[in-house]
Amino acid sequence: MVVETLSPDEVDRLFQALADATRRDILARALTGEHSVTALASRYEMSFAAVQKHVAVLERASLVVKTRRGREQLVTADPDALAAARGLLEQYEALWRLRVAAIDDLLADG
Amino acid sequence: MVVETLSPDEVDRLFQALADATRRDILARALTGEHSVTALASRYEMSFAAVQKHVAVLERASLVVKTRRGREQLVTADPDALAAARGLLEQYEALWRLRVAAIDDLLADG
DNA sequence: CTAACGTGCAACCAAATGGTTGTAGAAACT
DNA sequence: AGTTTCTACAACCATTTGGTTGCACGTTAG
Repeated sequence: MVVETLSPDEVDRLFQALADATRRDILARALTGEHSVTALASRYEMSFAAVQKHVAVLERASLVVKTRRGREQLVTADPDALAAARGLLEQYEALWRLRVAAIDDLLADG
Repeated sequence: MVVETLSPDEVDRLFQALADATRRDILARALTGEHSVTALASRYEMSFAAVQKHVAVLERASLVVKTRRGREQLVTADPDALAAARGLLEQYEALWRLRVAAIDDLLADG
């Protein structure tokens, strides 16, 4: 899929979803394989409902997708959103390089 | 400076700080030049105190640094934290590539 | 010296977050 | 058919977040 242009709200949800250690751990598991919500929940010292909410946050951020297999719901990562986030940070770094270049020019001219 | 290893809490603060459009805008300005807190505040439709809090959040995430110049406080970006965040996302993408490679191997062997 | 400016901080408020327990429905096993 | 498993969701609670106003303090300008 092509890299989409994200609205500010989507970027908010993206970084918000990444701002929690449990969710980053769930994301890492979802990146390496398919796991049901219960399988994921068994890994953490919190209730099933809490893990379910974390998965929902990752889903709203488009970082993971759920697909039904019988009575369980398989959570898998969508690397596109991840790439979008990385792309945003690269844009910020490009801004920084612009500034450094401008300062260099000033020093060279002076 | 060398890329540091970040604690989970530091990563939380990093992504949390990036999860707000106003803060991302402040960061973009801080990346391209030095601005006092009042100068930044004049750009947004909210109180000075609100902008001051946003700058404090960016500061706790090590994304910006404040340096005194007379009675004003100049906000400048620290690109190291930005690079750290991008590096983290690259690690997640590396996980994804591992998974893709494993699936490819399965298909090749089968 | 006095006034104005830039900042920091506390108190307060509404809304969102991260957790809990409990209930209920759909799918699967016996 | 009945029971268990997996998931979803509501209600509730404490804490955090994002905003406000007001006040105090150091620094600069007149």
